[in-house]
Amino acid sequence: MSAQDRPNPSPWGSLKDRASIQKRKREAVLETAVRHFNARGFVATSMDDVAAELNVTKPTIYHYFRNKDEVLFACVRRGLEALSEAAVEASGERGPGLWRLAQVMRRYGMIMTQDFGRIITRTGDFELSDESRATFRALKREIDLTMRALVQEGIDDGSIKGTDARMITFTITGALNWIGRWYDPDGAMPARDVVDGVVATLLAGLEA
Amino acid sequence: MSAQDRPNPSPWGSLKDRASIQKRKREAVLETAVRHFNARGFVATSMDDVAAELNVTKPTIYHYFRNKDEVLFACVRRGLEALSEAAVEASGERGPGLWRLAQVMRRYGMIMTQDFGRIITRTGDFELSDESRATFRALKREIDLTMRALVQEGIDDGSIKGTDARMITFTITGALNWIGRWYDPDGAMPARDVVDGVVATLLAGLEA
DNA sequence: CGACGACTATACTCAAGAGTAACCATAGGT
DNA sequence: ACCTATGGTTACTCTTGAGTATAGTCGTCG
Repeated sequence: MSAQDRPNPSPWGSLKDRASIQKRKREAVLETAVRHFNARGFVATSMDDVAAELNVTKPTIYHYFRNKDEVLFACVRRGLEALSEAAVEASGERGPGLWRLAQVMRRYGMIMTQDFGRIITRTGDFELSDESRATFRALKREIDLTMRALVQEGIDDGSIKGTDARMITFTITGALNWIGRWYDPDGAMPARDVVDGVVATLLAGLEA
Repeated sequence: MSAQDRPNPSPWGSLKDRASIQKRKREAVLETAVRHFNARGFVATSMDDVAAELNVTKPTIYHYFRNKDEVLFACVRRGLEALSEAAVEASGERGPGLWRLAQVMRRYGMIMTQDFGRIITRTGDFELSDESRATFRALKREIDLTMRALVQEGIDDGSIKGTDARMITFTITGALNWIGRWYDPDGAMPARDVVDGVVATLLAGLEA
């Protein structure tokens, strides 16, 4: 377990610049929190746990965040923004729909192997406050719609098989999201291989 | 809900009645609990909530279950047993690997649209006690291995495309498990259609 | 220097909810 | 009529952890 083997993200007791230090501290809280949330779950993680690993006490964290929900949501949002970026960027490129979709799938999958991606699927929306949940869902929906549009383009230009863009998108995101549930970053398998394996299966299908 | 469907007027059946009524009550607790867990999440659901809906008080529930964990685990276990049954049965039939796998996928998917299936993917394993979690994981692993073996058979007999049975299985179960996260039983879309859509996508793949 | 503002710690409050103690009611069996 | 097991209730206990009141430290700026 020990927090010793990774570079200690805690900047307390070091740097000088004011504003950037503050940002850095917020950052450190998020990085530590997301690891704990992923490892033990949101509810099972106390703010004291997070604070302790940062060599600080709880009120310090509350100096940077209004409440626990805000911390969780900041983590989730970061992951969603990464996904969104991946989806929007690749769908703006040129090329057949399938090709662009495959780009997105690979980036999406890679994100799901990392802390801020994993937190997305490990967080039940019921753990968030009402407002956070609303935003959470809106963001997820936005990503879904971007991908669905991409799938539709692929169907239209003949590069993607099938007719129901909605169901196809759900299948894809389902398989990719699930990576966040079982993939172990500390395990033997490289993230790249896992993602490539899943994407390849989705692309090729099962029927020989 | 009514308990009317099996009247037993015989005075000699009383002992048996006793046991069956008890079983029925345990059952009712599970059914109510699983709905609440799925709707609001495990932690956000109090035993008082569950009890209230059953028109009883909390201690009554504790007369049938040792603790909250036992209730959750009983729900999860029920779902897992359904999945396991589906996997084992279909893999024992005759026919090409792909055909048998498709059977399993459809049954698996349908289970994921129902309460005891949905609870499986909506439950983070960190919500369970240590012992429950161990069993939980063991059961999941067992199911995974059964399916993986089936995939391998399909690869061997040439009915399934690809080489890495493990990754293919993860992709399939990922897409199917995810149904439990987004499918709304009260929504407009029939479960059958959803499952058929996902299974068809997995079978056919994306490449036109 | 001295005051101000940013930051952190100590030491609380407070609500919620799991689980329990102790007691009551009813139905069969004797 | 009485006894006991079973199932149920009321009214607690107790822990846990989120969030806070308060007060101290330290660096910077006037």
